[in-house]
Amino acid sequence: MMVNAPAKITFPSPDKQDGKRFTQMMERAEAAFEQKELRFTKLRQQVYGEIAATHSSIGAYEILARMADKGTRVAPISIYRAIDALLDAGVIHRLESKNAFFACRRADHTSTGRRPIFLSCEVCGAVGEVDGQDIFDLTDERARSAGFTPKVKFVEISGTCPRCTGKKPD
Amino acid sequence: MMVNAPAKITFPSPDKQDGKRFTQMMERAEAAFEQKELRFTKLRQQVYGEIAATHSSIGAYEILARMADKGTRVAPISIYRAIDALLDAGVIHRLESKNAFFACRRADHTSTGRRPIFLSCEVCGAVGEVDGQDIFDLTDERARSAGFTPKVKFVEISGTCPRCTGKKPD
DNA sequence: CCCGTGCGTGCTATGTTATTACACAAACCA
DNA sequence: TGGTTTGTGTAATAACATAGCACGCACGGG
Repeated sequence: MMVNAPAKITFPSPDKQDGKRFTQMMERAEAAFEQKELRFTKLRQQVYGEIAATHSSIGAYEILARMADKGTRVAPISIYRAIDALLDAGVIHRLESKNAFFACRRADHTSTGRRPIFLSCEVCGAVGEVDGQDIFDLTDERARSAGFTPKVKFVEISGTCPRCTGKKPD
Repeated sequence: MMVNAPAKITFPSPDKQDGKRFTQMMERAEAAFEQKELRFTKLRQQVYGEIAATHSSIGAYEILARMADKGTRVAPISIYRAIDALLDAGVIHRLESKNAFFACRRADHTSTGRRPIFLSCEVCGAVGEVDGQDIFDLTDERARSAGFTPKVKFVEISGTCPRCTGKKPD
Protein backbone atom coordinates (compact mmCIF):
# COMPACT_ATOMS: atom_id res chain seq x y z
CA MET A 1 0.00 0.00 0.00
CA MET A 2 1.33 3.40 -0.97
CA VAL A 3 0.05 5.30 1.97
CA ASN A 4 1.59 8.65 1.29
CA ALA A 5 1.83 8.55 -2.46
CA PRO A 6 1.16 11.97 -3.91
CA ALA A 7 -2.40 12.29 -5.09
CA LYS A 8 -2.84 12.18 -8.82
CA ILE A 9 -3.38 15.77 -9.67
CA THR A 10 -4.21 17.54 -12.85
CA PHE A 11 -2.93 21.07 -12.82
CA PRO A 12 -2.69 23.05 -15.99
CA SER A 13 0.87 23.72 -17.12
CA PRO A 14 1.49 27.02 -18.77
CA ASP A 15 4.42 27.36 -21.13
CA LYS A 16 4.62 23.69 -22.08
CA GLN A 17 3.39 22.61 -25.47
CA ASP A 18 0.33 24.71 -25.27
CA GLY A 19 -0.59 24.27 -28.87
CA LYS A 20 -0.54 20.53 -28.75
CA ARG A 21 -2.37 20.34 -25.46
CA PHE A 22 -5.02 22.70 -26.75
CA THR A 23 -5.65 20.56 -29.80
CA GLN A 24 -5.92 17.48 -27.64
CA MET A 25 -8.43 19.19 -25.40
CA MET A 26 -10.51 20.23 -28.38
CA GLU A 27 -10.54 16.67 -29.64
CA ARG A 28 -11.52 15.30 -26.29
CA ALA A 29 -14.30 17.83 -26.02
CA GLU A 30 -15.58 16.88 -29.42
CA ALA A 31 -15.56 13.23 -28.42
CA ALA A 32 -17.44 14.04 -25.23
CA PHE A 33 -20.14 15.83 -27.17
CA GLU A 34 -20.44 12.99 -29.62
CA GLN A 35 -20.69 10.42 -26.88
CA LYS A 36 -23.47 12.35 -25.19
CA GLU A 37 -25.23 13.01 -28.48
CA LEU A 38 -24.88 16.71 -28.07
CA ARG A 39 -23.80 19.05 -30.82
CA PHE A 40 -20.43 20.67 -30.60
CA THR A 41 -21.45 23.71 -32.60
CA LYS A 42 -19.19 26.49 -33.78
CA LEU A 43 -20.27 28.81 -30.98
CA ARG A 44 -19.68 26.10 -28.38
CA GLN A 45 -16.29 25.38 -29.88
CA GLN A 46 -15.34 29.03 -29.66
CA VAL A 47 -16.49 29.35 -26.07
CA TYR A 48 -14.76 26.14 -25.12
CA GLY A 49 -11.67 27.35 -26.94
CA GLU A 50 -11.48 30.46 -24.78
CA ILE A 51 -11.95 28.49 -21.60
CA ALA A 52 -9.41 25.86 -22.59
CA ALA A 53 -6.91 28.50 -23.65
CA THR A 54 -6.63 29.93 -20.16
CA HIS A 55 -4.87 28.09 -17.37
CA SER A 56 -7.11 29.53 -14.71
CA SER A 57 -10.82 30.02 -14.38
CA ILE A 58 -12.56 32.58 -16.54
CA GLY A 59 -15.82 34.47 -16.20
CA ALA A 60 -18.53 34.54 -18.82
CA TYR A 61 -17.95 38.19 -19.63
CA GLU A 62 -14.25 37.69 -20.02
CA ILE A 63 -14.98 34.99 -22.58
CA LEU A 64 -17.30 37.45 -24.25
CA ALA A 65 -14.60 40.11 -24.38
CA ARG A 66 -11.95 37.78 -25.79
CA MET A 67 -14.28 36.57 -28.47
CA ALA A 68 -15.16 40.15 -29.31
CA ASP A 69 -11.44 40.90 -29.69
CA LYS A 70 -11.32 38.14 -32.26
CA GLY A 71 -14.28 39.53 -34.12
CA THR A 72 -17.09 37.39 -32.77
CA ARG A 73 -19.59 39.60 -31.05
CA VAL A 74 -22.38 37.77 -29.24
CA ALA A 75 -24.77 38.54 -26.41
CA PRO A 76 -24.13 37.36 -22.84
CA ILE A 77 -27.02 34.93 -23.03
CA SER A 78 -25.36 33.14 -25.93
CA ILE A 79 -22.22 32.63 -23.88
CA TYR A 80 -24.27 31.30 -20.99
CA ARG A 81 -26.15 28.92 -23.24
CA ALA A 82 -22.90 27.59 -24.66
CA ILE A 83 -21.53 27.24 -21.14
CA ASP A 84 -24.57 25.23 -20.13
CA ALA A 85 -23.97 22.83 -23.00
CA LEU A 86 -20.28 22.53 -22.08
CA LEU A 87 -21.22 21.79 -18.48
CA ASP A 88 -23.72 19.17 -19.66
CA ALA A 89 -21.03 17.58 -21.78
CA GLY A 90 -18.76 17.59 -18.74
CA VAL A 91 -15.86 19.31 -20.49
CA ILE A 92 -15.84 22.32 -18.18
CA HIS A 93 -16.59 22.84 -14.51
CA ARG A 94 -18.07 25.75 -12.62
CA LEU A 95 -16.10 27.24 -9.76
CA GLU A 96 -18.82 28.39 -7.38
CA SER A 97 -16.57 30.48 -5.22
CA LYS A 98 -15.57 32.66 -8.16
CA ASN A 99 -18.61 32.44 -10.41
CA ALA A 100 -16.25 31.31 -13.13
CA PHE A 101 -15.51 28.34 -15.33
CA PHE A 102 -12.52 26.22 -16.19
CA ALA A 103 -11.71 23.41 -18.57
CA CYS A 104 -11.77 19.92 -17.21
CA ARG A 105 -8.33 18.38 -17.55
CA ARG A 106 -9.21 14.84 -16.61
CA ALA A 107 -10.55 12.40 -19.12
CA ASP A 108 -11.76 10.04 -16.49
CA HIS A 109 -14.70 11.56 -14.62
CA THR A 110 -17.33 10.05 -16.79
CA SER A 111 -15.53 6.79 -17.47
CA THR A 112 -14.69 6.09 -13.84
CA GLY A 113 -17.56 7.95 -12.23
CA ARG A 114 -15.14 9.38 -9.69
CA ARG A 115 -15.74 13.02 -8.98
CA PRO A 116 -12.94 15.50 -8.32
CA ILE A 117 -12.60 18.31 -5.84
CA PHE A 118 -11.27 21.64 -7.04
CA LEU A 119 -8.10 23.36 -5.89
CA SER A 120 -7.99 27.03 -6.79
CA CYS A 121 -4.72 28.94 -6.50
CA GLU A 122 -5.07 32.40 -4.97
CA VAL A 123 -1.80 33.53 -6.52
CA CYS A 124 -1.87 32.46 -10.15
CA GLY A 125 -5.53 31.57 -10.50
CA ALA A 126 -4.85 28.05 -11.75
CA VAL A 127 -7.46 25.47 -10.88
CA GLY A 128 -6.49 21.87 -10.29
CA GLU A 129 -8.56 18.77 -9.83
CA VAL A 130 -7.87 15.85 -7.56
CA ASP A 131 -9.96 12.80 -7.05
CA GLY A 132 -12.43 13.33 -4.25
CA GLN A 133 -14.80 10.44 -4.59
CA ASP A 134 -14.17 9.29 -1.04
CA ILE A 135 -14.83 12.81 0.18
CA PHE A 136 -18.10 12.97 -1.71
CA ASP A 137 -19.04 9.57 -0.33
CA LEU A 138 -18.35 10.78 3.18
CA THR A 139 -20.35 13.97 2.79
CA ASP A 140 -23.20 11.96 1.33
CA GLU A 141 -23.23 9.66 4.27
CA ARG A 142 -23.03 12.56 6.68
CA ALA A 143 -25.97 14.29 5.04
CA ARG A 144 -28.09 11.15 5.01
CA SER A 145 -27.37 10.43 8.64
CA ALA A 146 -28.93 13.82 9.33
CA GLY A 147 -32.04 12.86 7.39
CA PHE A 148 -31.01 15.00 4.45
CA THR A 149 -31.20 13.71 0.90
CA PRO A 150 -28.19 15.01 -1.00
CA LYS A 151 -28.35 15.86 -4.69
CA VAL A 152 -25.62 18.29 -5.71
CA LYS A 153 -22.38 18.68 -3.83
CA PHE A 154 -19.64 21.27 -3.95
CA VAL A 155 -16.16 20.93 -2.53
CA GLU A 156 -13.73 23.71 -3.30
CA ILE A 157 -10.44 24.64 -1.73
CA SER A 158 -8.58 27.85 -2.29
CA GLY A 159 -4.94 28.22 -1.36
CA THR A 160 -1.58 28.10 -3.03
CA CYS A 161 -0.69 25.74 -5.84
CA PRO A 162 2.57 23.79 -6.04
CA ARG A 163 4.16 26.19 -8.50
CA CYS A 164 3.32 29.20 -6.42
CA THR A 165 4.65 27.84 -3.15
CA GLY A 166 7.94 26.80 -4.70
CA LYS A 167 7.24 23.29 -3.51
CA LYS A 168 7.21 20.93 -6.44
CA PRO A 169 4.79 18.02 -6.47
CA ASP A 170 5.86 14.42 -7.42
CA MET B 1 -19.83 3.09 19.85
CA MET B 2 -22.95 4.40 18.22
CA VAL B 3 -22.02 3.66 14.66
CA ASN B 4 -25.16 4.79 12.97
CA ALA B 5 -26.31 7.43 15.36
CA PRO B 6 -27.86 10.33 13.51
CA ALA B 7 -25.44 13.17 13.00
CA LYS B 8 -25.98 16.12 15.25
CA ILE B 9 -27.66 18.56 12.99
CA THR B 10 -28.72 22.12 13.44
CA PHE B 11 -31.63 22.94 11.21
CA PRO B 12 -33.68 26.04 11.79
CA SER B 13 -37.20 25.32 13.04
CA PRO B 14 -39.85 27.66 11.79
CA ASP B 15 -42.99 28.16 13.85
CA LYS B 16 -41.42 27.30 17.18
CA GLN B 17 -40.73 30.03 19.69
CA ASP B 18 -39.33 32.34 17.11
CA GLY B 19 -39.23 35.37 19.31
CA LYS B 20 -37.24 33.70 22.03
CA ARG B 21 -34.85 32.05 19.64
CA PHE B 22 -34.31 35.34 17.86
CA THR B 23 -33.41 37.11 21.08
CA GLN B 24 -31.01 34.35 21.99
CA MET B 25 -29.35 34.62 18.63
CA MET B 26 -28.97 38.36 19.04
CA GLU B 27 -27.36 37.87 22.40
CA ARG B 28 -24.99 35.25 21.14
CA ALA B 29 -24.04 37.50 18.24
CA GLU B 30 -23.35 40.33 20.61
CA ALA B 31 -21.17 38.06 22.71
CA ALA B 32 -19.28 36.92 19.62
CA PHE B 33 -18.53 40.49 18.65
CA GLU B 34 -17.41 41.32 22.14
CA GLN B 35 -15.14 38.31 22.33
CA LYS B 36 -13.50 39.22 19.04
CA GLU B 37 -13.24 42.88 20.00
CA LEU B 38 -15.40 43.93 17.12
CA ARG B 39 -18.18 46.45 17.37
CA PHE B 40 -21.74 45.24 17.04
CA THR B 41 -23.05 48.52 15.68
CA LYS B 42 -26.65 49.40 15.01
CA LEU B 43 -26.32 48.76 11.28
CA ARG B 44 -24.70 45.39 11.89
CA GLN B 45 -27.43 44.51 14.35
CA GLN B 46 -30.08 45.37 11.81
CA VAL B 47 -28.43 43.36 9.07
CA TYR B 48 -27.87 40.45 11.40
CA GLY B 49 -31.47 40.76 12.52
CA GLU B 50 -32.74 40.30 9.00
CA ILE B 51 -30.50 37.32 8.39
CA ALA B 52 -31.40 35.71 11.71
CA ALA B 53 -35.10 36.31 11.14
CA THR B 54 -35.20 34.09 8.09
CA HIS B 55 -34.93 30.33 8.27
CA SER B 56 -33.24 30.05 4.96
CA SER B 57 -30.42 31.89 3.28
CA ILE B 58 -30.92 35.45 2.14
CA GLY B 59 -29.23 37.62 -0.45
CA ALA B 60 -27.73 41.02 0.26
CA TYR B 61 -30.32 42.82 -1.80
CA GLU B 62 -33.15 41.04 -0.07
CA ILE B 63 -31.77 42.26 3.26
CA LEU B 64 -31.62 45.70 1.73
CA ALA B 65 -35.26 45.52 0.66
CA ARG B 66 -36.50 44.30 4.02
CA MET B 67 -34.66 47.03 5.84
CA ALA B 68 -36.06 49.57 3.42
CA ASP B 69 -39.56 48.28 4.22
CA LYS B 70 -38.84 49.05 7.84
CA GLY B 71 -37.67 52.51 7.05
CA THR B 72 -33.90 52.04 6.97
CA ARG B 73 -32.65 52.94 3.54
CA VAL B 74 -28.97 52.20 2.96
CA ALA B 75 -26.71 51.56 -0.03
CA PRO B 76 -25.69 48.05 -1.11
CA ILE B 77 -22.13 48.69 -0.03
CA SER B 78 -23.27 49.30 3.52
CA ILE B 79 -24.99 45.94 3.57
CA TYR B 80 -21.90 44.26 2.24
CA ARG B 81 -19.68 45.94 4.79
CA ALA B 82 -21.95 44.81 7.59
CA ILE B 83 -21.99 41.31 6.14
CA ASP B 84 -18.19 41.27 6.13
CA ALA B 85 -18.15 42.15 9.80
CA LEU B 86 -20.72 39.46 10.60
CA LEU B 87 -18.66 36.91 8.68
CA ASP B 88 -15.57 37.99 10.57
CA ALA B 89 -17.41 37.58 13.84
CA GLY B 90 -18.48 34.13 12.71
CA VAL B 91 -22.18 34.69 13.36
CA ILE B 92 -23.22 34.17 9.76
CA HIS B 93 -21.97 31.99 6.93
CA ARG B 94 -21.86 32.51 3.22
CA LEU B 95 -23.49 29.96 0.97
CA GLU B 96 -21.26 30.06 -2.09
CA SER B 97 -23.55 28.08 -4.30
CA LYS B 98 -26.33 30.62 -3.87
CA ASN B 99 -24.46 33.84 -3.27
CA ALA B 100 -26.42 34.22 -0.08
CA PHE B 101 -25.98 34.31 3.68
CA PHE B 102 -27.49 32.57 6.67
CA ALA B 103 -27.25 32.80 10.42
CA CYS B 104 -24.98 30.37 12.16
CA ARG B 105 -27.03 28.24 14.52
CA ARG B 106 -24.20 26.50 16.31
CA ALA B 107 -22.47 28.07 19.24
CA ASP B 108 -19.56 25.71 19.01
CA HIS B 109 -17.52 26.45 15.89
CA THR B 110 -15.14 28.79 17.53
CA SER B 111 -15.01 27.04 20.88
CA THR B 112 -14.43 23.57 19.46
CA GLY B 113 -12.71 24.58 16.26
CA ARG B 114 -14.78 22.01 14.40
CA ARG B 115 -16.04 23.30 11.09
CA PRO B 116 -19.44 22.39 9.70
CA ILE B 117 -20.59 21.51 6.21
CA PHE B 118 -23.75 23.12 4.89
CA LEU B 119 -26.91 21.36 3.81
CA SER B 120 -29.17 23.52 1.70
CA CYS B 121 -32.74 22.41 1.03
CA GLU B 122 -33.89 22.93 -2.54
CA VAL B 123 -37.52 22.83 -1.48
CA CYS B 124 -37.87 25.11 1.53
CA GLY B 125 -34.53 26.91 1.36
CA ALA B 126 -33.54 26.01 4.90
CA VAL B 127 -29.83 25.64 5.51
CA GLY B 128 -28.55 23.20 8.09
CA GLU B 129 -25.10 22.64 9.48
CA VAL B 130 -23.51 19.34 10.44
CA ASP B 131 -20.07 18.78 11.75
CA GLY B 132 -17.66 18.16 8.94
CA GLN B 133 -14.28 18.45 10.60
CA ASP B 134 -13.25 14.99 9.45
CA ILE B 135 -14.27 15.90 5.90
CA PHE B 136 -12.22 19.08 6.03
CA ASP B 137 -9.29 17.12 7.43
CA LEU B 138 -9.56 14.75 4.53
CA THR B 139 -9.75 17.50 1.91
CA ASP B 140 -6.78 19.18 3.53
CA GLU B 141 -4.74 16.05 3.37
CA ARG B 142 -5.77 15.43 -0.22
CA ALA B 143 -4.79 18.94 -1.23
CA ARG B 144 -1.45 18.75 0.55
CA SER B 145 -0.61 15.42 -0.99
CA ALA B 146 -0.95 17.20 -4.32
CA GLY B 147 1.51 19.88 -3.21
CA PHE B 148 -1.27 22.38 -2.71
CA THR B 149 -1.43 24.53 0.42
CA PRO B 150 -5.07 24.86 1.44
CA LYS B 151 -6.39 28.02 3.04
CA VAL B 152 -10.12 28.42 2.61
CA LYS B 153 -12.42 25.48 2.14
CA PHE B 154 -16.09 24.90 1.77
CA VAL B 155 -18.34 21.90 1.44
CA GLU B 156 -21.93 22.50 0.46
CA ILE B 157 -24.65 20.02 -0.34
CA SER B 158 -27.95 20.87 -1.85
CA GLY B 159 -30.81 18.43 -1.68
CA THR B 160 -33.90 17.85 0.40
CA CYS B 161 -34.10 18.47 4.12
CA PRO B 162 -35.73 16.10 6.62
CA ARG B 163 -38.91 18.13 6.84
CA CYS B 164 -39.33 18.29 3.10
CA THR B 165 -38.84 14.59 2.46
CA GLY B 166 -41.34 13.60 5.11
CA LYS B 167 -38.59 11.60 6.75
CA LYS B 168 -38.06 12.78 10.29
CA PRO B 169 -34.55 12.89 11.72
CA ASP B 170 -33.76 11.54 15.24
C1' DC C 1 -41.97 17.18 -51.01
C1' DC C 2 -43.24 19.90 -47.36
C1' DC C 3 -44.53 20.47 -42.93
C1' DG C 4 -44.04 20.00 -38.02
C1' DT C 5 -40.97 19.58 -34.24
C1' DG C 6 -36.79 20.21 -31.66
C1' DC C 7 -32.82 22.59 -31.10
C1' DG C 8 -29.59 26.34 -31.45
C1' DT C 9 -28.91 31.14 -32.05
C1' DG C 10 -29.88 36.32 -32.31
C1' DC C 11 -31.67 40.30 -30.25
C1' DT C 12 -33.28 43.47 -26.71
C1' DA C 13 -34.05 44.33 -22.33
C1' DT C 14 -33.70 43.62 -17.55
C1' DG C 15 -32.57 41.61 -13.11
C1' DT C 16 -29.18 40.39 -9.56
C1' DT C 17 -24.83 40.49 -7.08
C1' DA C 18 -20.69 43.05 -5.73
C1' DT C 19 -17.11 46.70 -5.73
C1' DT C 20 -14.48 51.27 -6.35
C1' DA C 21 -13.52 55.86 -4.93
C1' DC C 22 -13.94 59.54 -2.11
C1' DA C 23 -15.85 62.22 1.86
C1' DC C 24 -17.39 62.67 6.47
C1' DA C 25 -18.30 61.19 11.27
C1' DA C 26 -17.55 58.74 15.52
C1' DA C 27 -14.63 56.24 18.76
C1' DC C 28 -10.19 55.53 20.67
C1' DC C 29 -5.96 56.73 22.58
C1' DA C 30 -1.82 59.17 23.35
C1' DT D 1 -6.35 68.06 21.80
C1' DG D 2 -4.85 66.20 17.85
C1' DG D 3 -3.93 62.09 15.24
C1' DT D 4 -5.28 57.43 14.01
C1' DT D 5 -8.42 53.83 13.20
C1' DT D 6 -12.88 52.26 12.23
C1' DG D 7 -17.47 52.79 10.49
C1' DT D 8 -20.89 54.97 7.52
C1' DG D 9 -22.83 57.90 3.51
C1' DT D 10 -23.11 58.81 -1.42
C1' DA D 11 -22.60 58.04 -6.25
C1' DA D 12 -21.21 55.47 -9.83
C1' DT D 13 -20.00 51.35 -12.04
C1' DA D 14 -18.50 46.58 -12.66
C1' DA D 15 -19.53 41.77 -12.84
C1' DC D 16 -22.71 38.02 -13.14
C1' DA D 17 -27.10 36.06 -15.00
C1' DT D 18 -31.80 35.53 -17.04
C1' DA D 19 -36.44 36.58 -19.54
C1' DG D 20 -39.11 36.68 -23.69
C1' DC D 21 -39.69 36.44 -28.27
C1' DA D 22 -38.30 35.62 -33.21
C1' DC D 23 -35.85 33.20 -36.68
C1' DG D 24 -33.22 29.58 -39.03
C1' DC D 25 -31.78 25.00 -39.73
C1' DA D 26 -31.79 19.88 -39.47
C1' DC D 27 -34.41 15.86 -39.27
C1' DG D 28 -38.18 12.62 -39.68
C1' DG D 29 -43.24 11.52 -40.70
C1' DG D 30 -46.82 11.96 -43.68
